[in-house]
Amino acid sequence: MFQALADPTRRLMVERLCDGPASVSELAAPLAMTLSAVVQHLAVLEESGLVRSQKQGRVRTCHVETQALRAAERWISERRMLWERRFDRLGAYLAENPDEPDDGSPASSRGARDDRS
Amino acid sequence: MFQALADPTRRLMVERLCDGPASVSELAAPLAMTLSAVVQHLAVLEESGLVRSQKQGRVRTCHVETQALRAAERWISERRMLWERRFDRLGAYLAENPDEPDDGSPASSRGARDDRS
DNA sequence: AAGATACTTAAGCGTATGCTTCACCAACCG
DNA sequence: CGGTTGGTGAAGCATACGCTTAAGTATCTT
Repeated sequence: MFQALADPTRRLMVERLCDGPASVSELAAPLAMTLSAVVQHLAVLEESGLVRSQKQGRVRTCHVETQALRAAERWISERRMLWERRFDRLGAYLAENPDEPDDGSPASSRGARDDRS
Repeated sequence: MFQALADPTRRLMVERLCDGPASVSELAAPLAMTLSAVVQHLAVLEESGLVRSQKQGRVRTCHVETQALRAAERWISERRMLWERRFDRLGAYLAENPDEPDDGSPASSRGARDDRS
């Protein structure tokens, strides 16, 4: 799922499909690569469940599957909220208790700090 | 960003960090791989902006950065909503107008359909 | 029936990824 | 002081990934 969204081309394809269903060649048109490559990307998207397609005659029509998007969204939002909740508790704690660490890591003062953005 | 979340190990690390900050070796402990490998994963996470860390003495402490998580979440939820809105409009249209296609693809009947889940 | 269209499938290729090992440095601890 | 702990950096290696070319196969179109 995240694997599928990791590639910029695939993300473009998903964006395109969010504006409405499209055939494989429609999907390929704006992309600077072979139809073959696009089909391969499509396969990844389908395996991940993000996209579905059905063929009618000789044209395959694709559309996004919200279920999968929702799943990814949920994973992220759960982690985020978990952390933010923790962060808020720490804030409240520090507001009431004007010194000393809680349990995790951020100790107090001395020592060469080597931050990495 | 999605690239960073694409790897299961990295996702585990993020999950771990959502329960609170951790040192590199704490992060590495539950993982069946070298410290070196973990550090490399950590580098990816930091480049993506998902994680930050600072070193104090000889131990580097890491924590998640909600900004980045929020960004990913937004991308997904925007696409999803875009599509769902479209889907709803189509539903409403079909409900009122009991036949014929709109603009996109899903034509009506005949033809061998070859669905791919 | 003869094209043209819309994919499909398989093979191959260069680069990126995920990992390991090995050498090394800077705290910290007894 | 010497040893351990916690981490860093550079090679090296196997596999996965993204892409291309090339050779089909159905399905329209004329």
